[in-house]
Amino acid sequence: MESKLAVKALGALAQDQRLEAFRRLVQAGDDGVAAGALAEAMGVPNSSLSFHLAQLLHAGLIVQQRVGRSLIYRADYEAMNALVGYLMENCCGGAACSPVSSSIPQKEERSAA
Amino acid sequence: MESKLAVKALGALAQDQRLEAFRRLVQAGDDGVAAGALAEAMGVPNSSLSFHLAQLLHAGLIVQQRVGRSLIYRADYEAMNALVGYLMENCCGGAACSPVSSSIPQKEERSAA
DNA sequence: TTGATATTTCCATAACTGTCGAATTAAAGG
DNA sequence: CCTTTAATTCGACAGTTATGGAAATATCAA
Repeated sequence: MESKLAVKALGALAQDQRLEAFRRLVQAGDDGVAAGALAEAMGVPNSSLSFHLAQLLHAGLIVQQRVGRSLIYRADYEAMNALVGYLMENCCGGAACSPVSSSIPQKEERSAA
Repeated sequence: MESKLAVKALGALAQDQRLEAFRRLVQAGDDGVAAGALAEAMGVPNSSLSFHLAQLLHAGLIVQQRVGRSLIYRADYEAMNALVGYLMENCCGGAACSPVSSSIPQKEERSAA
């Protein structure tokens, strides 16, 4: 990932509602969520959410698929990987940050990716 | 890290000059870089860079230390770890992203963190 | 104290971003 | 073709962010 794209992706995530929307899409997994359902779940007007989803889409962090009348949105894990990878490579001192301490379960088996 | 802070950190990095400034600070390591030197290296007016550094500072991604007449800025690796950790926990499907594919050396031994 | 150096703060202005109702487009089904 | 449903685009406005010169602040050294 090159820095122009990283800036775009960071900017796309740098907003309350967009970060929340993205998180919900991540949690929803491969099923994705329809725009309207997401708007309702978040308590945001359709037009507002549509605006935000367009930015995430344009930044390549989510993908869109029409299913009948609905537009299903899904998180693009590859893109997120690329962003995290970029940050680790360029913004964490080259080799890697010290091992992430957080609550990520460091299991052997990884639950269905 | 909680989402309000994550949004602030993401926003701080979501701009060309700030991302570049932060990258340079990361590369400079513990020595840090003086504001003026950074401005000159980047070819940006002092007042403009000062504005951007203030945002990175406010987001907690860098720290400031006065040394004589100069203000030395340094990247705060802890904060960056926290941000990357947040993204991995919340925005990569819970367990973790699939192994980062990029050019990070996936060696057994990790080079001096 | 005076002068020089390093940086920030102030200010005005330009540019971009966020909000959300209303109008529009797209698809499905009588 | 007409209606209903799902979503986006448009448009206007408010709010925020970026830019950079000029003025102010802080430090050092004589």
